[in-house]
Amino acid sequence: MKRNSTMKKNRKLPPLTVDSENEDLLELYERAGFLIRRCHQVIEAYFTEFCNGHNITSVQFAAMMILRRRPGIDQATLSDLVAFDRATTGDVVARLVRKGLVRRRVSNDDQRKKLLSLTSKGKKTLTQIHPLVEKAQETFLEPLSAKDWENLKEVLLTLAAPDYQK
Amino acid sequence: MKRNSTMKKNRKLPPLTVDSENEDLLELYERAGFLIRRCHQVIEAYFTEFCNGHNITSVQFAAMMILRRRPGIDQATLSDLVAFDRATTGDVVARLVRKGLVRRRVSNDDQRKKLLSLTSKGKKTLTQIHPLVEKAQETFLEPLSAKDWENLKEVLLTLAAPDYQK
DNA sequence: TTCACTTAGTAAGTATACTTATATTATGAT
DNA sequence: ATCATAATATAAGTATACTTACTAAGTGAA
Repeated sequence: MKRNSTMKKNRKLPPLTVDSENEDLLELYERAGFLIRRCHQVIEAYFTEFCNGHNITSVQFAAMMILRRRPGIDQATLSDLVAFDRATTGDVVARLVRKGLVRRRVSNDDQRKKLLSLTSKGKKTLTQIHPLVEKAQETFLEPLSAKDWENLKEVLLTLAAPDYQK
Repeated sequence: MKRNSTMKKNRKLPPLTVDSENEDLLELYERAGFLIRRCHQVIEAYFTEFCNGHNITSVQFAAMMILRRRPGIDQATLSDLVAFDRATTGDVVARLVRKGLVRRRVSNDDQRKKLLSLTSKGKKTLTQIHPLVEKAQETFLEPLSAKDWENLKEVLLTLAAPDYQK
């Protein structure tokens, strides 16, 4: 089998082939959990590809997006707003602090709390990355029409936060 | 603030509240990556809750679903069919082997390959778990109509495997 | 047949993403 | 003021989910 050089190098995204020879596997491929995991894997690969060189993950991006709007919140509040458990949030924040993107200090009012905010480097990085993340999303959504994406967004938001009604 | 006992115990799923006080965070909450990650988190929580006591993860379930239909495949083929990278597949299979659910042996034809199949215990476990996984999915999809889910399935399959056309 | 190339699997490293347990700090009823 | 209770954050443990680097084993053209 002939193969060109682009076929072997740097396979970031494990492929998924669904065709007539695989139809008996639709019992897995059409499960909600499988589809969502796979979509997560695909969009993560685009995020990594487009933000390559910035050394930021999508999870770190999400935390920074919250901190930009809510400077000075503590870790527990960040956990709630970004929907990670507290242990994960602690780890993610520690990495952002280590990279100099987030500042963390103990609250005067409550010694248990650690208050968070973006550093100027963090703000700058977020500004730089934003359009790249936008491109990654556009690439991911490319197979869909604008209306398809509007519908999908609505449905996923319902599943993600069932209590929310616009 | 008054709170009853059910509010603190065993918070498996970090909550996500989207309301009028959070509208400035929709710039994150309406991103494809965030929505998909959150949905993944929600359906994982249901999977864990419904399969509680069986000591099987959704990833292990997926691998076993493939092995039921393709007994005797090697790990690389399993990787391709379930869309995990090979290192992850190796780890997942090792855990299934350790639990006695999967058998792994070196191929006679090709000494590099390790051929996989479900043990009888694996088959039995899969049969027991299947209806629980079904219930977890139904619970997750409960906010949607049957037609909504049909549409969603179609759209997610397009995003997950863009080359596939029914 | 030999040797470049490829493939299968593992190892080590990083980053989520959860669990339970623990230390520290704050609160609130008595 | 005291003491049970609760909240914040971390620690340790497990399971994905990827990366690069490596060993072992097969392939194929000169």
